[in-house]
Parts: sequence; structure tokens; C-alpha cells
Amino acid sequence: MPELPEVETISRELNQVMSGTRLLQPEVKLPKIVKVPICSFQRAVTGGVIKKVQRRAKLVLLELSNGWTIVIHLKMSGQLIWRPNHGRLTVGGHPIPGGLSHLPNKYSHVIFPTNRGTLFFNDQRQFGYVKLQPTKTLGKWLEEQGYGPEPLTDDFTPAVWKSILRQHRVKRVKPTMMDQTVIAGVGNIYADEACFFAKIKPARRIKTLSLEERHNLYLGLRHVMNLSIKHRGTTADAYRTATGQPGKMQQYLRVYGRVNQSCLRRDGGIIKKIVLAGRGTHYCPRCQR
DNA sequence: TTCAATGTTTAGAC
DNA sequence: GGTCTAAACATTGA
Repeated sequence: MPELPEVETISRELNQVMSGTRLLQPEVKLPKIVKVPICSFQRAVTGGVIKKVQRRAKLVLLELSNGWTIVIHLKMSGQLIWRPNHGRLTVGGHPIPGGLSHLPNKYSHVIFPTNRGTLFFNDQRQFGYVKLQPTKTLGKWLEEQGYGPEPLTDDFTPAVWKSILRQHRVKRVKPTMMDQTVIAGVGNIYADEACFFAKIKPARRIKTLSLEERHNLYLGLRHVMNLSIKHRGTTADAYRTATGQPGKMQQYLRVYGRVNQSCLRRDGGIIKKIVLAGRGTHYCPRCQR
């Protein structure tokens, strides 16, 4: 469900509240979620202390002091909830029917008890997963997964972006941005928003983009995702940040979810919705060319 | 009842 | 070979 800004938000906040926590034996209620033999998973995790929580692409990485890193993908409807023994609930993910009062619930597929509280991995649609990688080879493993560069780091320069675009000349703009092997972390919402920012139709062929348009797309991508992180993510379908407050990015979305509404550039355009690469795609036919 | 949902993978068509 | 679409995964709610 979450894209880069939402995963970044959860990861940062879990890092704050869970670092130094010692894990007890995890409980796996839905075995298919854990992509490792359950016994070895429990053996590796139990007793480990969380050193830090990080993000790469849309993955949450919990690095343990014992050499293992827990790798979590939330996919469409995954959710991470930290319930400390004392203090506030920490939530990141999709809403729980009936609220947060009953934990675990029917969507709690993996439960991580610790010395300071419990971490719940919930997932309504069961697309998400939990994996395990040796921290030592995590970098190599991530490379093997083929993820493209992180769009918000300093080394992701306009020149890098333009060089990437030259490798995908005949493809369409939006599906290429969402290709995790091209850039990591861009999903459906922010691809639409970046195209709006750059005034480019999502279905344009990359080879038709001027240099200026390529640069605007670069600026748009960085802008919408940085803005979202600043506001702790988008709360569509009631996505929640790690402190349980809804993200505030929703109110800054300019095309996503605004089908048939007026373009916020006040140019008289009406936001149109099409299907592109199997995903709902929103744009203004007036200002996006 | 039908459709679409912030993700990813795969099979098949062109 | 490259690109694209639809379908699949599973569930819910509009």
C-alpha cells in the first residue's frame, strides 16, 4: 500500500521508538506471509536486539544486533503497529475495522513480542511479506533485487535522471517511473502527482519529452515525495503514520483521487481518469501535455 | 453484483 | 527482444 514517503515515515518512527528493543519469539499466524521456514525465522529473530530501522525502496528493514535483518514489504494493505508496554501506540498502515483497541486482530499475521512491547504486522489483503537476510550481505541482496536508485538521495542528480530516461526512450512516462528497477519507491499516487507538477501527460512517450520537461519531472518527483515525507505520508484508505495520526499529505494531492473535479491550476480543466499499466491514472487534459 | 483499491509478478499478445 | 495488457494474489467496501 504505502509508497516511498509512507514507508520512510514508518521506518523513521519505528526507528525512534523501537531501537534497543529485544525481540522474543515471534508468533506466525499466517505462515505464507513469512518467506522463510518458520522455525529458522523464529530461531534467527528470537533474542535479537533492534539496532535500527531503515527503508530501501518500499522495504522496511529492521536490523538486529545478531547479524540478521528483518525485511518487510507492506504491499497494498500492510500495516505495522508498535504497542509499547508503557506509552503511546505507534501505527503505520491501513485502518483496522473497529479501531486499534483490539490487538491482535484477524489481520495480525505476524506478531513480534519484545521486552518493551509488541510489534504487529497486519495485512488485510495478505500481499505483504516478511523475509530475513544476513545484514552482511543485505547490500548485495538488495542489488540483486534490481532496485533502481533512491530518488531523494544527493547522488540522484538531474544528470542521472536524464541518463536513465535515455535508456527508456520508447516507453511511457508513468509506468517507467513506477518501475522499481528504474527508480525505487515511486508508486501510483506520486507518479500521478509528479506528472501533474511537470505538466506532462502520464502516457507520453519518453522520447517526446524536451530537456526542460525531463528536468521538471525530476523536480516534480523530488518535490511531491519530499513534501509527503514532511507531512508524514498520504492518508488514503485511512493510512496512518507511526504515531497513529493520519498523514497530512492527502490535502496536498492535486490530481490523485480528484477525477471529475476542477484542475487546481484553475485553467478550466477537469481531472480525467484513465487506466495505464493497469493502474488508475489521474491528470488534467488541459495543462498536462 | 460489479468494480477498484498507495504493489508486484507473470503469461501472452503484438 | 521490447513493450504492453490483463490477470493473479485476497479482501473489503462503495
